[in-house]
Amino acid sequence: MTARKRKAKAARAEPLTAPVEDYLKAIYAFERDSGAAATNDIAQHLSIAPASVSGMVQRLADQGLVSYERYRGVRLTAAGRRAALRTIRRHRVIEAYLVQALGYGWDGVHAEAERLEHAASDTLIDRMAAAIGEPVTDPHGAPIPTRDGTIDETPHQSLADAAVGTTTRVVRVGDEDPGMLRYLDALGLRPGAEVTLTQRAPFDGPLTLAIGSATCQVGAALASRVLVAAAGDD
Amino acid sequence: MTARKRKAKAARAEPLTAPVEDYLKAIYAFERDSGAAATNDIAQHLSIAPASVSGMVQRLADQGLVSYERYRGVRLTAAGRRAALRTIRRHRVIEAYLVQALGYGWDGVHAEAERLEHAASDTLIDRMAAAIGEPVTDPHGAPIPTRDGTIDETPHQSLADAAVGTTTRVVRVGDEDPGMLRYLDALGLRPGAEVTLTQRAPFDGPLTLAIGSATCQVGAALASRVLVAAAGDD
DNA sequence: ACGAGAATTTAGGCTCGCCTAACTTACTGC
DNA sequence: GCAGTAAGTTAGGCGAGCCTAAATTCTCGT
Ligand SMILES: [Mn+2]
Ligand SMILES: [Mn+2]
Ligand SMILES: [Mn+2]
Ligand SMILES: [Mn+2]
Repeated sequence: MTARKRKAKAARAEPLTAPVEDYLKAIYAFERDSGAAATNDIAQHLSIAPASVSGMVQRLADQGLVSYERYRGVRLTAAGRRAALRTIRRHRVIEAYLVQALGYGWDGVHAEAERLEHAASDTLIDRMAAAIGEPVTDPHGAPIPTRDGTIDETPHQSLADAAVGTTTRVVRVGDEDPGMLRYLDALGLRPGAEVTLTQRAPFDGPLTLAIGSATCQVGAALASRVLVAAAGDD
Repeated sequence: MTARKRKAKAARAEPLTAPVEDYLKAIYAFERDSGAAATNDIAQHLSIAPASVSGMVQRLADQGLVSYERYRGVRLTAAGRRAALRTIRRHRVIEAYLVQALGYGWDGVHAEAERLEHAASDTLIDRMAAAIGEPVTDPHGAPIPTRDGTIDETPHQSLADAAVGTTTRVVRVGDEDPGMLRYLDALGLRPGAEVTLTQRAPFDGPLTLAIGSATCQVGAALASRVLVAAAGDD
């Protein structure tokens, strides 16, 4: 019987550490599309050992940022969600600013934002956002939460799941792998682009796409990282 | 007899931590104008207990960033100086960028830069510098080291030491106290401004200054934070 | 030359975040 | 229902940076 009673929900005023902010972002994302964040998923996403995640998750629970039931995964509390969205806003505003104001390519901003998101003040984020006209999405098409933590989380279909013969519009792409981003850019698979899925090989085989006047084939793994909406949608 | 033999000068490739970078900056400044950095000075500058400085300084020595003789103060090695100047460049480029590109006041940039200097990549710093025309000084008049670590360290006279009756040009002001910066700004004591010292009260009393058509009195402590050059100098 | 007081270091402890190894719980297929 | 496996947790440790209290060493003034 180790420390069993925790003093959960202590009133936090101190700023969160960078690791804590990164955990909250990861938990937010897994919870959004799996209902709860699994220890192993978090570990893999952050490139740390699962045991380390167990430890951190308990500390997050002590701080009232997360609700946690042993072996059952973890969910953000209201405070945790607020903190996660704040960090996500920072990350995406920074990405957008680097591209629009400083000439970064969309493949180079993620790593930079991953560090700056923990160091920038709210004032700086607001000034960056204002300087580029209050962007609504980041360079990869991800929605930017508002200052007060509102975010448009409409789920999107992946290009991998589109029906053969349909034309869709790219809404958003994965932003973590710079090599993939360069490749997507070369193919013209950018947010806003119209893509027609002309063919799908069986057994998770490659998809044949028509983008503008060009044609290409991509693997199912790549296609799953491209989110699309019906071509006519706003 | 604790760990006496240290493995000094291990080849460092890993990035330095934020605390380490802040120590190196502080040591650089004290060494520049006192020959060596004293434990207590570093401690006070960083708002840390002197004992903590002793510990860190030994770690810095182990990393080959500093040469250290017990009870005798600390000096930067070539590697340490390189790292310090890199951080100083980052700090000052960031300050200049925030003022010139994002509309910050000169009293608000120091705290922001103090954090961002540890998170920004070299690429970001270069892009910022390019975006505002490769500035040579920061908003407080401090010289910005070049990419390759060259810096103009010409020592300047303080306004507190100027001769009565002389007219001087403000070169640089202290940048850490936002309140002082707002006051200096109100007085017109900005880099580039011409100031005539018209009177000095005895016993470290207030100085009477003429700035443009205005006149004011300032304490010796404030005047010592304002560095000046002969009015005609480049 | 020497003792007081200032400066510095050492000793011992703490938290955070990470690790590996070993154990426990949950899930799955039969 | 039950064993085997995957997922998760606990145990025990480590380094970085910080702290306070207790030495130690240096510096000065006389
Ligand atoms: Mn991050
Ligand atoms: Mn992004
Ligand atoms: Mn700093
Ligand atoms: Mn400055």
